[in-house]
Amino acid sequence: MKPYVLVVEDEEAILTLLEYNFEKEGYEVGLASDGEMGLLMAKERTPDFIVCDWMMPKLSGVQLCRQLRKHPQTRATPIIMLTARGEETDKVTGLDFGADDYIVKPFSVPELLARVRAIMRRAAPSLLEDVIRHGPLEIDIKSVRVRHGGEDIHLGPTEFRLLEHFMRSPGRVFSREQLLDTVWGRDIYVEARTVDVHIGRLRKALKGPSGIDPIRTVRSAGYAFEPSALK
Amino acid sequence: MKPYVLVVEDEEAILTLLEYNFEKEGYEVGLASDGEMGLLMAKERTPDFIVCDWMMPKLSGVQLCRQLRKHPQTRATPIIMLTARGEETDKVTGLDFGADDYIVKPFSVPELLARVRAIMRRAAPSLLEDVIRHGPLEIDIKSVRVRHGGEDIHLGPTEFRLLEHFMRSPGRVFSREQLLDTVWGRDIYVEARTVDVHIGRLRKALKGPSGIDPIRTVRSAGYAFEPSALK
DNA sequence: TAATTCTGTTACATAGCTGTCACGCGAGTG
DNA sequence: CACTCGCGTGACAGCTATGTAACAGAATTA
Repeated sequence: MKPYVLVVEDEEAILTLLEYNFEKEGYEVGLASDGEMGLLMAKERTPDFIVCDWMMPKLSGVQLCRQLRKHPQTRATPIIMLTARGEETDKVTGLDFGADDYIVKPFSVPELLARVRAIMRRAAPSLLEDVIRHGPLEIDIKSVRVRHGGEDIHLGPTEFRLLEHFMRSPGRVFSREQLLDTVWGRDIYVEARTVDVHIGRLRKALKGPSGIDPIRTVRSAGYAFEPSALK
Repeated sequence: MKPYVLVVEDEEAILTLLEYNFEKEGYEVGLASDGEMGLLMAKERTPDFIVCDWMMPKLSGVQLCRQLRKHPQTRATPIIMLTARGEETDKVTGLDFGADDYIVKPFSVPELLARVRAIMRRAAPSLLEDVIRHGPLEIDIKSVRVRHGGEDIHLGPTEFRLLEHFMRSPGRVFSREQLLDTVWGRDIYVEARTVDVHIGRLRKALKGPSGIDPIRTVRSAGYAFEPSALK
């Protein structure tokens, strides 16, 4: 799963800037243009990280922080506050309203990214990982490798992406159409049954070392990855 | 059953955008390109939710709202209105024509989805749940699985949908015809007694681990799911 | 360019589901 | 108590969805 960062900011220019840069860094980005919206979105889907402006309409950064800290879901979510120069009161610099860090506008994007990474590393190191593991099965996205125990498993590109997608959402059932959309691409047209063939190939490759099949067929619905089958 | 959302909008680009995103979120989507068609489709199959444009040919958003509110079937259906910037008159912002919320174009898709979910949670919370539980019995929609205690119960597709439908409305009695409509589908024609057979199969599957039968037969009326029988 | 690997399709065999029916039973009814 | 009607169930024939092997191109790699 990509880390999900929520940006709450009323200046559209900054919103766009941050959206672009975070996406480029591999984050999934949610945007909110005021504090109220930000709170709603944060409750909706708990972000791994929040960047929010100090002064905002409807609900200020401080108020937003307070609200977020009230809810158990978002109590521990890291927050970086953006403040304009001159707003650096003791309140801000002391971070005594619940934020984890602050940065003064205008800020340099690399600096912001660096701070985000620093805090993320502390708060949720697993999200920065390129390796997903379920039991003895592990897939390394960056170096394009799959292993079972110590043994390397060779997969074709498509099977690799398929497995990656499954391992990111263990247990969940995906229809052939969904798999085609996400693994093959939205505008590729291939026969739905082709998915079956690749599932078969993936199974065969995984069965080699483990002897076990972690992929569950759900008749008339699709396929799912079952980590429990691996143990 | 997936929630059914009806999108009424004359701009094709937005229609496509929303269709894609709602489907990805697991909604079933109906599309209408003008108000008249929207009204027709809403009467045809009552949506769980309506997103409609403010300015549309034939029947504007407001008129559509009014019409929908006249019919008992759609009186309570939540509606979100899409408006262009600058159209935010008091009428819109006050929502005094029967809509539940509005959002200004151009809007962010996650924001729209967040609002939809927020309203759905209020109006039909059970439709958003992925996991429904009654006592030791638990059905997971996204993972397509049923468990009793920790034990997996295998069901065929039809029995699964049947159980899902029952568990969403515990205690309520459904006639065979109602079950055929919702579980099998409107335009499928099957013998009514077929329902009995599937009820039987479902019972058999559930009885395996629990030894108990949560389905109550209501003579000459239909069947109902009784959570109390499980404890 | 040749060799190798990977992909998408198709065809075919099957396992798993479905919808019906028929038969028998038990609950209301008169 | 006999009768009728509705329901539970086992059997089954017909389908449908899935697993797989085979194959011809396409894409990569050497």
